[in-house]
Amino acid sequence: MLDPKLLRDSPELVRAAIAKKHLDADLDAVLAIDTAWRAQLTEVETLRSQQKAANTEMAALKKGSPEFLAKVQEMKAVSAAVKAKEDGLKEVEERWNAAMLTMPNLPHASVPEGRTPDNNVVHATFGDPANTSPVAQPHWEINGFERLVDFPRGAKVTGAGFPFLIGDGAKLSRALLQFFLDENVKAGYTEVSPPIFVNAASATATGQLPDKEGQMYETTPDRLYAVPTAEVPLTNFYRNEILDVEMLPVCRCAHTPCFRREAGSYGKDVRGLNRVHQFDKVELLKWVHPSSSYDELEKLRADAESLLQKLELPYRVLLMCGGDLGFAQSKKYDLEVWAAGQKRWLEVSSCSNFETFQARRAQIRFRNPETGKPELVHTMNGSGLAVPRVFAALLENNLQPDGRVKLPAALVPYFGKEYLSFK
RNA sequence: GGAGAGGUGGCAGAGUGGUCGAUUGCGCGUGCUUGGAAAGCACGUGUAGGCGCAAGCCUACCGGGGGUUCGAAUCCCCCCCUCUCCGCCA
Repeated sequence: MLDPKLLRDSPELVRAAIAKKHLDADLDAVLAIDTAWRAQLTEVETLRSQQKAANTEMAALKKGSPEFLAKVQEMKAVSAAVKAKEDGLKEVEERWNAAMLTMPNLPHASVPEGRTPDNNVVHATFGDPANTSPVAQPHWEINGFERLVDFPRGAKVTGAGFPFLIGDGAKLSRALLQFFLDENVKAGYTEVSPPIFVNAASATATGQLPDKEGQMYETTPDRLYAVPTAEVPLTNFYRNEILDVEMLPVCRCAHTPCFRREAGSYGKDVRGLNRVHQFDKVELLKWVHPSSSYDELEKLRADAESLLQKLELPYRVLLMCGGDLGFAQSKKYDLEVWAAGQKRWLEVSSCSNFETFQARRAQIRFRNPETGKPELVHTMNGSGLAVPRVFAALLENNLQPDGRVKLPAALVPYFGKEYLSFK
């Protein structure tokens, strides 16, 4: 959600943002609704004011006196008018809200121009894709893969895209999670184990509702949503709260399974572990003071990157262009790991600054010590990291001629042995 | 799941239809007092929205939503949450 005042005072900034993100939002329609809403609000408030004045007057009158009864009659008309106008106002307010939700967040000045993913800027590349396994294969074709990751059984038990992890597969997943969490805690994030179902209010605050409803699994009869990312419960932790400025920045990390319906995405890009309906992920999240927001984003990205570095996986950092930025983000980096068997980059982390966009919806503020007034915090998050694609990259990049997978030194203490076996 | 009791400002806690955005106490802030402090005294102390150059004015908010009424913190309905007891249970 954008600041309504920004819309009124600087519509040109919003217009530029819409253009830079290559969106279709109709700013003029929103401005028209805003004007109408304010006009209606004034009308209702004037009537309410009359009611309150009459109320004070009537309190002083003797109940049942002719003056009193006359006033009652008089105010009946006002009461009816208030009801009618309030109904109208409520209707306009709903349209106003819906309209405001179509206004995207402003991209940061450092976001490059561009319409499609091809226009994303390669910000940095680490490691050498050429320096990976000479016998690399797509992970789903590796001999014995199905003994570690069982898709058919998962499909039988639950549905497509819900694989079982077995033996060294389950163990590698657990080792990665543990490694990620430990490293993140060392980097200063407090570990949190959040609920993995959230209510509609939480899903709305972080932007999954109303428009991305179909991407979440919803439970009946309680209408709870399985989290698509730990970002949702984590961000909502402080919903409707005013934080002490001394607390900032608050840095947290959490492991949750993530559930995504991903309706309609099929094809070669989603083979194997590339895209599944349930996967494990560790999320990094910060609530920060607006003044340090972009420094904190760089740190968050560096923290996520250090995980890939310790796993000795080649990766690149993309700075997303305006058109590929996303509706709610001000700036976003994607980390993509090299998968030597598929010969392609796989996104394993997306580090975004939302500035006040989420904080306004979720009403997360801090008290400015200078003014004593509450102000919105900035929120940002990034994966640190998503497990299945890192899992896939490890299998593909580190495949040995003997059919085993050599694990990076940093992971050995967690995995308990140097080689993963498909037996 | 069943029965009962509750949910009011930072906290405690009044308020059962009108002058209540809300008594009071604590806390907090400013000032007076003091050698300094405490105590005492005085004043102040929520959030959001609209209008206005501003000073300021207006409106809303007593867990959430609806209703009754000229008028709702107060009455009615639905929902959520907390506590106590019972049941069930890892």
